[in-house]
Formats: sequence, structure tokens, C-alpha cells
Amino acid sequence: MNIGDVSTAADLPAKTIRYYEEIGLIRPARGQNGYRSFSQSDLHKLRFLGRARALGFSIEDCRTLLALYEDEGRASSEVRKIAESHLRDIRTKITTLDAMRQTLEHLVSTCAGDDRPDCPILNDLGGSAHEK
Amino acid sequence: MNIGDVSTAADLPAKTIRYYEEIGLIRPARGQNGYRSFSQSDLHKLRFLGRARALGFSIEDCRTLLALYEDEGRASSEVRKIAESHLRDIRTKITTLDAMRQTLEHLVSTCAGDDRPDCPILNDLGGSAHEK
DNA sequence: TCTTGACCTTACAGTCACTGGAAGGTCTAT
DNA sequence: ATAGACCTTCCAGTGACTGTAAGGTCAAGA
Repeated sequence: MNIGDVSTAADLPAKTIRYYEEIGLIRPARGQNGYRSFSQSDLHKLRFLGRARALGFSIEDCRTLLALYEDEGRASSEVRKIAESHLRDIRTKITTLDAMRQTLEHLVSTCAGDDRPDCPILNDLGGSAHEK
Repeated sequence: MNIGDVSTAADLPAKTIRYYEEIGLIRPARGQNGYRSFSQSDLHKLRFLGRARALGFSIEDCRTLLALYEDEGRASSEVRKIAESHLRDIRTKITTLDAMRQTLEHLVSTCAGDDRPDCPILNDLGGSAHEK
């Protein structure tokens, strides 16, 4: 399969697949014409990577997870440790974003949003609530 | 004030403040020795930027918000529009992260996490639930 | 056989918002 | 005079791609 075929099959941009090769996540063979020639195994890895990235794992986590996936003798505790650490990061991000959301929702709700200059959002950013 | 003073006062790294000058968010004066010389107004702007960034606004949004803040004749609808758009982005991010969190929590809970190789997390990433 | 267009290749720059480090100038206190 | 804490600029690196340019390859139709 050429890169366009696996791009469609794995639902990843061709650019991304080339990038994954560049950083050593996959090592597709080459035809005489210089084109990359992808095996079923390559495609399978790309799908694995696509799913792991969709769950927010970093490229380095993906590299480790893929190695564990290929290692028949792995301990599932290794995998679980990575997933739990990532889960903690995600929970932290959600907490941060939720605090932003609450603050912004409050500010937006108190802003008239008309053609007058008075604006609680700018007042808050300007520090009116904390100083003076 | 020198950069170290405003760095402390605005709780922003000196590196970040130099970067903000480089991209034209602030324009501190210079002393004869070439050191940046920050006014109270510069400090005020830096605090504004720090708060806006903490709410997740992009640098370009910050630039616009700062300009609106300085513009006595602005319409609050301009500000509200930016805040609402940003709020939508945040809500989308939270939704995405929450879906990741749920999937990961489920996967982690079904993984023994011991020294055996069997691992539902890797099985899922490998596509076992979707193919075969 | 020629040409068109869809595919493929590499290489380099740009994204976002910083962050790190090197190499050197300035200021203050001893 | 010197030490150390400041300050300066400049360049490179981060993560994970994405865009663009310049060119090579392949299959189908006139």
C-alpha cells in the first residue's frame, strides 16, 4: 500500500504518517521508485497510534505503549502506570479549564454586550476587583 | 522599575515580559544603560495580560482585549464577543477531555496492572473491540 | 507517443507561547 | 578591584504537526 491508501485506512494525514516515520514510530519499506510501501502490520501500528493520540497520549507515551504492545512478555502494570499518569494530567486540565469556564461564564453574564463602553470583563482583567 | 521588579510585581517570568515586548504587547522605555524602564502603566498592562492569559485567552485575543481596554469609546459587545468565542472553545475542550477521561477510567479499571501481559488497554488501542 | 492529472518524494519554514542557554555589559557592595 | 546579582541580545528548542515549494512517478486517454 502507498501512503495515500494507509492515510485513508488509518484516517491519518499523509503528512502525519511521514512525520511518524521521521521520528521512528514506524519503519515502512520502500519500493524501487522510492515510494513508501506499507504492510498490514504498518497499518495496524498506525491505527494503534491514531487511537492512542485520540486519547491524548503524548508521542513519547505512544512510543512506549507501542513497544509494550509488541512485547509479548510485558507486565500490564507498565501500561496501567502510563494510563493512570495520563489520566491524572487530563483530570488536572479539566479542573483548570472548568475554573476558566466558570469565571468566564460569570463575566460574560454580567457584561451587557451592547454599544456602551462599560464592561465588567475588562474591569476584571484590569484588576478592579483586587486593587483600588 | 527594572524587569526584575515588574517580573515579581506582575508574577510573570522576565523572559515572558521580554517576549511580550518583542511581539509588541508592551513598549517599555529604556534607560541610558539600555535597561528596560517600566512605568506603572506598563506594570498594569502586564497584570492585565497575566490575568487574560490565565483565563486562557490567546495572545492575539489579549492584544485585542488590551486595545479595547485602552479605548474609552469601545463597545462592550466587542469584548463579549471575544469572551463568548473563547468560552465556546473552552467548553469544547472540556467535552473532548471528559470523553478521554471516561474512556481511560474505564480502561484503567479493567486492567489488572500486575506482572501478567494481558492488558485491556493495549487490546483496545490495538483495535480488538472493533475488528476481528 | 505525448500529455494530463493524481499521486509520490524531500526539504525547509511556520505554528503557539514561551523557555533555555551562551556570551557579554552594568550596577552595587565590600 | 572584585564578586555577584542584575541586565542585554541572539539563537535554538519545545510538541506535534501543517504548509509550501520544487520536483519525480505512474496510469489513462487522445
